[in-house]
Amino acid sequence: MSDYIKEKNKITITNLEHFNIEHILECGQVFLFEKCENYYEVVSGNEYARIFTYPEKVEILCTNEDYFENYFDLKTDYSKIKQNLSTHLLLKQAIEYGYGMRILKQGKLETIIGFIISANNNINRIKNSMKKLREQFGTKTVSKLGEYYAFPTLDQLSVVSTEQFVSLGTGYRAPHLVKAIEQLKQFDLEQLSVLETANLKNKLIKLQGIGSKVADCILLFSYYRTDVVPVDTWVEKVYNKYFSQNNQIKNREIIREEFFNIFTKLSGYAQQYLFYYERQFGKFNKNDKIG
DNA sequence: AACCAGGCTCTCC
DNA sequence: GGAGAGCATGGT
Repeated sequence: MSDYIKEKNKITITNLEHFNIEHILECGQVFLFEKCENYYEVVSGNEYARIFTYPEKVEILCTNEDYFENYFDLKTDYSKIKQNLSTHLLLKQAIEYGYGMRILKQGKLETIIGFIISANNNINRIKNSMKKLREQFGTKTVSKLGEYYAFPTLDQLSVVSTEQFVSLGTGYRAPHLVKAIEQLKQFDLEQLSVLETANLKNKLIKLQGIGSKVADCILLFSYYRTDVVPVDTWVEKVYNKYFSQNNQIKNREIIREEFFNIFTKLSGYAQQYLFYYERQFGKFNKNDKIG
């Protein structure tokens, strides 16, 4: 377990080795956050947190300390995960770069909506759309930390029209969102977590706008299936650059299987370190193959 | 000005 | 059931 102290509306993390809020939030797994002058702001469901980083500690001031203990997955010990993955040279580098990254346990609904919007999109635009969605349709909430807009509930989302989704900048995904929200009324997202991963993925894929890759993101980032490997353009680049022997593989299902064969139960973590690393340094060293 | 972004749906074979 | 075009939008 990580070293942390939980108090009313506050979590203090004393070991910064496995908790770096910039790497956690900026690594591409979450869209409902914002960098402010001296802290990061996070919304999940109707909960809210501000994360302050000091030289010797991190303080999470929040509406609900139990919620964010789970959200940041503080009970999981990352030293063994990092140690295990670091036997691979490329992973060792990626982990050194993204130190303190953690896979989050995000709210199901916000993760589904966020990753439907993510299709063929970029992270800044996704974040903007999600922020507008929150501010226009979420409940304005007053807390001791200040005012914030919660992420809309399913009921609140179900009144959003296609045109309104377009105005949030979601483009051609707008009708998919409206349809998926309608379909979600027949889903019990919490109850689905009892399903085995393959069955759960089959359920998610039935929703409009969710294909294999988006389903994998939902599995990894909100259902905590940390063996799942979402393969997007960046992970595809990583595979063809460092793992493929000679031929370039375009079939993402094959790439997914190959990564799983290498990293097995830790594939989700490995994928996330590599994604973050490649987005940062991908422009360099096209011929820098490893293993 | 083409090309890209955490891809998906729909059509056609 | 597998490949390919088309898809909104803003940044580079």
